[in-house]
Amino acid sequence: MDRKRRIPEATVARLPVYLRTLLEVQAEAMTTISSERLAELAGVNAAKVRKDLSYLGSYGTRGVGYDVDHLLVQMSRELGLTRDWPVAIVGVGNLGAALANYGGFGDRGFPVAALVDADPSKVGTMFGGHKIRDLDDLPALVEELGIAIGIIATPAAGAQEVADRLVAAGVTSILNFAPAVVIVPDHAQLRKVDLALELQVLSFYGQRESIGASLREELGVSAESKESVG
Amino acid sequence: MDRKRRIPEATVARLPVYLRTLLEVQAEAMTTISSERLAELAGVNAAKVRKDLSYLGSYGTRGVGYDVDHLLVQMSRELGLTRDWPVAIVGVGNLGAALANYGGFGDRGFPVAALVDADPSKVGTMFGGHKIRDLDDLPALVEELGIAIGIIATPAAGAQEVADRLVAAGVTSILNFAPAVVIVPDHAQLRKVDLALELQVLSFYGQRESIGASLREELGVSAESKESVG
DNA sequence: GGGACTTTGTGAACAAACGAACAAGGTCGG
DNA sequence: CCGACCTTGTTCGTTTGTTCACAAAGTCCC
Repeated sequence: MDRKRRIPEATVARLPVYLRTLLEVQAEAMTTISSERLAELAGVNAAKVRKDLSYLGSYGTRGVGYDVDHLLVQMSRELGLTRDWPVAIVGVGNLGAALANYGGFGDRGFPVAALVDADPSKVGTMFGGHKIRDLDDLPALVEELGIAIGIIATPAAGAQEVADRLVAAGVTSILNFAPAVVIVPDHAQLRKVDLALELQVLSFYGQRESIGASLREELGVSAESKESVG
Repeated sequence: MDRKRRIPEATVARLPVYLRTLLEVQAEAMTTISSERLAELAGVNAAKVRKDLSYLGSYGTRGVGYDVDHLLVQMSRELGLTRDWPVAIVGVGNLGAALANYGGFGDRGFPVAALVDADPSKVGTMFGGHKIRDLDDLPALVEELGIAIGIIATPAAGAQEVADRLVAAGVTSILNFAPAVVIVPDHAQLRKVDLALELQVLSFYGQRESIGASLREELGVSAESKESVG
């Protein structure tokens, strides 16, 4: 396998799934796991698991499988999860507030360190233990709190400006929840979560399904299993 | 282009982005748009736009561009957005409650028609104008309200069972927010939204970035623009 | 009405991702 | 210490997706 270890994007996106799966396996006191079993639990193909893991290095033992603890250490290191990544949530509306309350972040090494909003009537008020700060404070927050990741939870109209300001303040990792196209410079990383898009894609396939269902019924075709991972 | 019109998955995932972009363009009273301009607004390559749109049929006019209204009609039809898709949210905890309140769904043709929870102390109480129903009521809800899409917003442990129950009740489109691998039969559609995963992917690239940044500085390489869409 | 100009639609080259298959390498019982 | 057995790591053909480049098709000005 590539000694340069340039890990393909598709693999990077699967590593967190393996990580979570391995944590569950570890909790059940299993010390070793085969690619076959891991594949089953992670809902992917076994060959893919082996190839993905091989990018991390050769940490398996032929005839035995992978050492769970060792794999977890390597994977955490590779994903950069050996440190905390303080997060700032920009936009404390419906969604932003929910994310701030969610709590699932801090557990996993992504503490919510700051809440930011552009609305002067919100700035200065408290929410979930944080005083809401102004957009203009971003550079200071990055400096003081070491904000590494910005979450955009504003309406679509404000998203691009928020992204620009985040980048200007030195935040190079951005997660966009706003239903808008956002462009960032090449040195920054942007990922998006788009609820409407997901529903519309489901709608697309759901529409065909009605045709497909009657067709399947006619032909007596049975359902094979299909997976996805959450 | 393929006359069978089997639209590639990657294209399906971009159609909602074009759709949203076209709605904005329409709001500005533009009647026609070129692939170049649409590509810019949607944050993709112009050739990709043309190829994607060609799967819908030949709706452009050479030398002119695409008729915005016409394209919107065709695209909505293809995405199955000419009807409403009633949604059931399963799991009225932090996230489920936020989604129920969000409101951005109903606007776009995905009305929240039911809230469901397995917790007996929640069942029967009101939330956001809905009486929370029991998981066992799912088949009845599908029958009465025509639930077409199920949103899983439960803790990880319950996700697979909820999915099974949704499918058993006849819901074949599922959006999973729970941080767990969920498997559905082949005739069902599953998509996932995984916040921890997104943050961990950002962490992966963020980690390299510190190395990359100093390197870039040394070499005096400037940033090219990069896009993603939300 | 003709020619310059614009923009689409698609063929073809390229790139990324996938999955089957298998040799290499290691375990473990006897 | 050997041979049967197991599981990894990797090669290879296939599929899917992206991008370039250009002919075809239309507009619009003169």
